[in-house]
Amino acid sequence: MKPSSLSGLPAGVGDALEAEGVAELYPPQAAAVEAGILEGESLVAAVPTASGKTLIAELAMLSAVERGGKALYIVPLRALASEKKAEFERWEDHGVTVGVSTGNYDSDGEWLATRDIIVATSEKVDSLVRNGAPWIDDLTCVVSDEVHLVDDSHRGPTLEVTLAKLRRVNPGLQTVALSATVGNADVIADWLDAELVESDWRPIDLRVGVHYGNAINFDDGSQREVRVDRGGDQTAALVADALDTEADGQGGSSLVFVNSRRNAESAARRLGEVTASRLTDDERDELRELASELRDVSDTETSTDLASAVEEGAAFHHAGLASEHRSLIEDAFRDRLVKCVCATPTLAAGVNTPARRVIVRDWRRYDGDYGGMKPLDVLEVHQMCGRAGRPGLDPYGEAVLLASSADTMDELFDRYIWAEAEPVRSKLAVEPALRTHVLATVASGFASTREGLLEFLDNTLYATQTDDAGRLESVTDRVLEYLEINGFIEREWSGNRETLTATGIGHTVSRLYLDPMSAATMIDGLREACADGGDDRSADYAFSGTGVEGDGDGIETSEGEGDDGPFGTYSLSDVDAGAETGAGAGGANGESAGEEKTEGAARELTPLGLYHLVSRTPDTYELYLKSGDRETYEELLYEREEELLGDAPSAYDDVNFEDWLASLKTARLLEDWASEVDEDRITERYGVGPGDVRGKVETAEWLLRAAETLARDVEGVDGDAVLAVREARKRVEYGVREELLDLAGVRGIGRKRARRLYEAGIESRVDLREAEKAVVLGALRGRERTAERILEHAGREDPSMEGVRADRSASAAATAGSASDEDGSGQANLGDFG
DNA sequence: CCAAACCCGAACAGTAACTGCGTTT
DNA sequence: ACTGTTCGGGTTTGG
Repeated sequence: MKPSSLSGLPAGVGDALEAEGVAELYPPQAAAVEAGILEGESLVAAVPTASGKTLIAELAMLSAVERGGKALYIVPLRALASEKKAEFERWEDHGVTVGVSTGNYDSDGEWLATRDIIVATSEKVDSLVRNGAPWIDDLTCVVSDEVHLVDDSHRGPTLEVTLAKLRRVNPGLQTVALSATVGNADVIADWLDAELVESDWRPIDLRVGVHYGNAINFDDGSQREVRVDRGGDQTAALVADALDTEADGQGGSSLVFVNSRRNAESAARRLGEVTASRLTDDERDELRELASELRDVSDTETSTDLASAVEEGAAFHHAGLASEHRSLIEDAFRDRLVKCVCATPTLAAGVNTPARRVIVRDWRRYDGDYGGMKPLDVLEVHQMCGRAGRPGLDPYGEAVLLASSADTMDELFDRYIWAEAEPVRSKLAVEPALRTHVLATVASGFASTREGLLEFLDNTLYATQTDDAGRLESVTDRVLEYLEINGFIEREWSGNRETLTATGIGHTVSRLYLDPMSAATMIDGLREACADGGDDRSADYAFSGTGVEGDGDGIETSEGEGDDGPFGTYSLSDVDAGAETGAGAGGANGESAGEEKTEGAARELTPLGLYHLVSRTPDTYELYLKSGDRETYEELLYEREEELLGDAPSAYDDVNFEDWLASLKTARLLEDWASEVDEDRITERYGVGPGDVRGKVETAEWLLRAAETLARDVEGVDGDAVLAVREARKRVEYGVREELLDLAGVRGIGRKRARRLYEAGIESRVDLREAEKAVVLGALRGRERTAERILEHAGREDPSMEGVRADRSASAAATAGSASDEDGSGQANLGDFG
């Protein structure tokens, strides 16, 4: 079937596809066309990765647009949203417009209603439905990418409910679901009233095998000798073998999947020995350049470790990396500059990074709930293997699992290679999932009675899969009760019908996309802070029945001395001291503006208290306590318990107390960030990567913004509290102390530059507009372009830096002894102005 | 002859990943 | 389960 022979597509699309090299549709694509996707038929396509799924979706969407409709493409990851958008934008030449919407990025100002194709994450779509985006009604085609993720216990229910809602709003909606090959694609097709196209066909051959001894044993019975030196390592031998085997004129790169971040890093370091010896001089130069870019991304150990691995031609990839790190690595790997990437599952399902050879080194991963090392799901291993083989570049792809014994080899064949992926099973019928979706369903008017709600839920995959309808009902009842008690919904009997309505707050919570439990936690905390009677706060904070309460009065004693131990030379009081002297030098009263703002409240609402509050909601992913942390944070808890909101659990209530401390740990990470503690210090102190810090900050930002809205809407929370929340939010957002908030709000000024400007006597936007340019330039390390941009953003009439000579004296004081920090990368340390 | 450097094995600790908001001050 | 790190004891090495 030739693309140009297809009817129903916008003019020129068929020819354009052929010009791209699509001479003939792949069999699954042809099957999809036969199933009627060009005429608006719904379809489930369960086919391997990289077998042309996206084109199936494109054909459906483009024909829908040609008929005057509008299409939505739902992706599981934000990174995929931008990737898909870029891909679809090639149709703009044919008059098809594309937009994206994710949590952190909306299409450039252009209102989505005017776009023909919209790409969004499932959560974003859910949120758009809740907020009543007008164009939702106009949709005629929806594509759900990686639909097998409905199986995911956290995010699956959202996808499931969202698809059900979209189909409910628009009964004629064409639904195209793209899935990996799973055990029960037919069930998904049933649920979506769709045709099913199922196939194992792949455009490039994929050979899967197990390496054991000195050879890979492939699934087709063939073998390939790959010798491992005595005491040598299988992975290294396989990576070397791939590199030494020229196919298309080059050796092949490898993607190695391992089960922990640490393993990824150490494997990359080791494999660097293999790749380094096979680099050309040009590659070495380019890699050095890439390494220096990587180092500039963030001033952390992770960053330098990554850079040094990359210099050898190997890299690691995991969620602890900053997103800039990740995309640099992904791009360089695609360009074949980086020869080998050692990754955690981030890369298995994420953006498209194929390799000639995939090595699944670890097939078990630690799982606390499971109580040890749990074998990976078949589906997950298949997804990893599916990354092997780059269409158009590699003649074939190879996926290799590693075995150290003949028994293991047999097990791997049985467990993964011959095995079919697990069936997809809905995870909807659990309280956390239903809590949020029941509220949203009621709030956005999809149901107004208990029966209506159950009827709506009957359209979900769960309902078509379960034979225990009572379970969904009983969980729903529990959830309704919870929502009523917390004031998010009202239940009223009129005659024999019970009506459900969302309260004002209920609506707000639904629109803010909060888990109702998070909202309840935040509301309680804020109310408590504002409640009359700050005096009996000790009552709230007594560690009820633990025997600890007696210490309540003497806790202050630990202040000042407690900081030294766990963190070596550094302590929070050091930061305070540093920043205060800093503020003093700047000639400002660096103290207590925060206190003034909150003095009307019944009790002081401090950033730490608020960070702790949002950190213990179910919407924040927990930071785990490591050994020794328990003592550290117990001590911190005693020192600062007056700042914390809500009732601390008893120290004998092990689980809850640990959670409380873990949230405190997260809270202090945020406080450190908002106090200008260096990124590398934070990563070191909390044992996380730069990517984790960014993630925590982002979450806190979002939740505090939501808290601010709640604080305004809810009874019993006063205006001072709103201000305190806002300030705490802005401080994490910019990562600065209070006195820098004004400066850091200017585009182009981050936490480091703000501090330097401040130390140079430029303390506000107004100062920026009026200060001597020489001083500004000096504070910005003589970077003229940067200085001009900043002045422009600050609204200065004449931002030009032409002919201005930097006044170094201004910044000299602030940067004493760090002459080497002239690279403009903005890596000032707190220590620099101590 | 003694102390510092070095080496080895045992004991121990730690363990993947993802998305969510709203325009006002 | 597995790996990387730490720690302690014993050995080697250098002055």
